[in-house]
Amino acid sequence: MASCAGDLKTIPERVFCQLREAIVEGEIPAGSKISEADLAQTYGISRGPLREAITQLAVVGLVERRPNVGARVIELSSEQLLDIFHVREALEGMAARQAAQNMNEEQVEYLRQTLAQHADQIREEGGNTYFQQSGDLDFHYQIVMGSANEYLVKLLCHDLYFLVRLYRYQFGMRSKRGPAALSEHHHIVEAIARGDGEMAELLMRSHIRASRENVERMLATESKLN
Amino acid sequence: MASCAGDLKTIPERVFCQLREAIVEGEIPAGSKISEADLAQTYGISRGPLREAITQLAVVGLVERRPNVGARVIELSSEQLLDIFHVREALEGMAARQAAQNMNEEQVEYLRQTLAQHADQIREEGGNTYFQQSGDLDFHYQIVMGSANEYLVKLLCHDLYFLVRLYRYQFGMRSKRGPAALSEHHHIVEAIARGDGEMAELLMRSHIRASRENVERMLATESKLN
DNA sequence: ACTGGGATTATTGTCGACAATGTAAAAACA
DNA sequence: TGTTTTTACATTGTCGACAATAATCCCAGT
Repeated sequence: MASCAGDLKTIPERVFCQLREAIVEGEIPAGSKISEADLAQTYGISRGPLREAITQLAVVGLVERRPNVGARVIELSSEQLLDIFHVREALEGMAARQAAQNMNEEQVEYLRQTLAQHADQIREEGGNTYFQQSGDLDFHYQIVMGSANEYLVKLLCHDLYFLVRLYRYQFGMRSKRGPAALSEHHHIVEAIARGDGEMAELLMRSHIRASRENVERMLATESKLN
Repeated sequence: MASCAGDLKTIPERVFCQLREAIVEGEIPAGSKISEADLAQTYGISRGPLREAITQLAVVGLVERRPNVGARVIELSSEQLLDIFHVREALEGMAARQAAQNMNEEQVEYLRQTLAQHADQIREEGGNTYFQQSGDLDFHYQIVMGSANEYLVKLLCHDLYFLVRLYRYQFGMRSKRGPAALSEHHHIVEAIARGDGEMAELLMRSHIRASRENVERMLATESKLN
């Protein structure tokens, strides 16, 4: 899952990708400071390009920057996390609707294959949720791509999904509703296959809502433990 | 409508705002090149901070940047424009839903006052659509703020609305459906006032869909004229 | 011992110069 | 004359040094 392809010609592009990956994977812990001098030395570059990379991270929302102070990796609050889920519900619902109108047979077939693999993974190793989650994002990713809506792709695939990965690391959450999610995925794909955009949107929204409610429950029980 | 407040301490922040305003107002024409040397001299700054500002513009999507070539102001295609409307439909629908749950009496009252002013403007000068459009964005802006959803606010108010302003300039479109839009705005506010999130979302989505279909018609007739 | 103020230090912000790349013009060849 | 190659130019990418701001520490005063 090397999300940093090699065709990144300029230093800011490359370092932005590397830093983003390091952040969402937890290598750079949440809330920790981004020292320009340190990182410049680490990557063997000057501070100029590095600052451009940090600027990008700030716009995307992965770091918070304060003038004359520096940048810190964001710490997602429960509220922010739920906010993101609401946005996902709206955006991915629309993505599913447009995917139902725009996806061709081949794309739908590939989607079905993805679900089949996903099913195998769950059957083999019900516990290990890493690949499961990876597969989950893969599914959502394909549908967004299938919407053929450039701006939607940018918002979801380029920005929001990295926040999702970050939260999964920061909160250390493993879904545990893999089978249920898989079944919902199947229904969504079938709605898309028969070109029923209205239904696809409805199902996608309810799928993400269920996921959000699951998170809300976990947050609630977690806060009781304090 | 000075959207560049004075509390911008660092040069990149300030120049980013100024450039963004210059772009959406058409001072820097669509498709034109962003010369680093020229702009640096114009603003009396070095190229370092300027590049950071351009980086921000690129992430937000107002300029397109190609390595070793430079940045150009984007030219919105019809497809991209419609893509944006679809995203608005999804996001602002969700915003209206959450606004219905979170807005207090005071905020709703202010919303009603805004609509009253808007009505006056239409009555006085049915032709001049500038203030009308400004008022339109003001209405949508308030609802997004009322959603109390941070991420939604960032996406819509900080990024997407500038694209909307840019398109209104680039396509030189004047709505002509002011009265109809105003009536729809009223219905939305009343749904919010009574806390009916479901209905508020439905009405907002149909409102934006109508606006999009209006644009589609204009694009269609325009393409026939060629 | 504790608080306030001032000097010190570390970090960010800004600048000008140099290197690398792409573009356009000019020259050489067919 | 048309095409290709080469050269020169303009523009972007990168770097190291300096300036400005904020955080830290030390010391004086009560």
